[in-house]
Amino acid sequence: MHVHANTRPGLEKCDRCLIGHRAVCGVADSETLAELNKLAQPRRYPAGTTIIHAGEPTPFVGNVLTGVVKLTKTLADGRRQIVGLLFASDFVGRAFDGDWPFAAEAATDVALCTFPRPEFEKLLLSAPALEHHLLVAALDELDAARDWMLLLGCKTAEEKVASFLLFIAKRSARHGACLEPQHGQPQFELPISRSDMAAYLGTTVETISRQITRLKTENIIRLTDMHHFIVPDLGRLAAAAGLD
Amino acid sequence: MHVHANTRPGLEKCDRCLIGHRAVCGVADSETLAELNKLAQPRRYPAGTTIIHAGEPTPFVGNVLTGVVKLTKTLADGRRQIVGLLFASDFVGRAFDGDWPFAAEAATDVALCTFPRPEFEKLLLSAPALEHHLLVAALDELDAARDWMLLLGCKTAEEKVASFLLFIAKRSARHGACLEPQHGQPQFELPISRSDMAAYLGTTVETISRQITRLKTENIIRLTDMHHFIVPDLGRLAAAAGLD
DNA sequence: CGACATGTTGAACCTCATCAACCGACGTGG
DNA sequence: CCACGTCGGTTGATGAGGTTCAACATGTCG
Repeated sequence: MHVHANTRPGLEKCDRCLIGHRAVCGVADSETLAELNKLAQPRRYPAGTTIIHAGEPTPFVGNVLTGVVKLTKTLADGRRQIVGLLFASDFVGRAFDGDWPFAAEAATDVALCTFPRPEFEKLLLSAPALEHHLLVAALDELDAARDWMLLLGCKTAEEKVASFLLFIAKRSARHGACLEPQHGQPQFELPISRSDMAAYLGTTVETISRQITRLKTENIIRLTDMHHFIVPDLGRLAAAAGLD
Repeated sequence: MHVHANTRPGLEKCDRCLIGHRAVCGVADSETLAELNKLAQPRRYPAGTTIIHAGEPTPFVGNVLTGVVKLTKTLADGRRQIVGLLFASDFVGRAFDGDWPFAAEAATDVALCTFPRPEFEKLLLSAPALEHHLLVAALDELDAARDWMLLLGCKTAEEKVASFLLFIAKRSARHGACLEPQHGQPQFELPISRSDMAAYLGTTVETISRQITRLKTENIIRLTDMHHFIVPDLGRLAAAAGLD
């Protein structure tokens, strides 16, 4: 059987998939990959829409192809915290035993490559390499969550904002996603709104705005437009973020 | 070969282990269990000592037998955040690919049942059930970490303290660890110091103290001594914690 | 063009961190 | 035995950082 028999239109075929080597599929043997390919189903979400509601078992799992997904928790009175951001190749949804205790929303326009949860779980049992990949991914996410606990519990507003910008910058560099250099400096994209930044950093839009202008006046960053910034000296940004 | 040949004095034999059914060993088949038993090595740490230092690969992994382990992250200037608490049967250390990015310290006197990391990892490859258990455990810890992000990012000081007490109460109930009832109410143990509570909740000892007395004057809790409390009405405590 | 979303800036208020004094328990040594 | 220091915890006074409320600017879309 041909491996790509069931690929849907609109979704890159697995062998052309831009994120395949980073996603779960990257560790699947050819047989498992064929199986995954049969199950794969693309989904698209405009910015602002909900992907998975809180409290229900997740209907599907999958990988982010493009865009940014935010995981949010909300208190009874409406206070809201973003507890995770998922980028291209990150895994969405929880396999096994799980109510999904938070909402997943599209922070930008989002494309996913999804698999029905029951079938995916069945496949996991016969493919330890997949499960191993998920374990490592979960441990990495756990580390990231704990870094964020340090930020939320200890850091000042300026350090929080600087930490976020540093996080974006490092991540972009790692993924080769910096835009064309301006004046010799690489340019990074702020993929989410100020209010999402505030919800992620445990603060308010006003504080975000003030601290960004402060970092500007300190010449630690420069904004080319609302959603792109330049970092002349990553060391100074790291210092502003509270790292030694 | 007899399964308990290598059990060290001072450590319960696996088949008598109090936490076995909850720990990794609980899901091992008899062959794997025999292997684990050979590798098992008990360790004890007095309160306040460091179990694993930050930044180095963990020399061993294992389960908490008794006591409480705190995972801490520290900023360059000394600000400190507890990013996780581990209780009996919780898993300590990171298998695979990992620098351990935080310190593990004994918050109380602690007893561990440990396995050398390389051997444990080897065993994992041949025992998918073990790895599956670790995945589920990691996902649960991730959920807990995210709950804590909501707490650190959104909640007021009183809600933080109430949330912590509720967390302890629920956990104790689930593990049947409530002490003898006083005046018909179950009594819960506060296993850690105020300063550890502060580091866990992203606040200060003074605030912890004030909020505890406030909860007392509101009759939401009662203290029998410094480290034991009673909750007349769990619903009111939950409300004080910000849950509807 | 007006309506709306998104972001910035200003002023007032408030929660909580900080600094300090104090208390009781405990252990040590004279 | 008591004096002493230390440690963990409580309480009080003060001030700063950040939230809140409000006005304003900008950009986008019908």
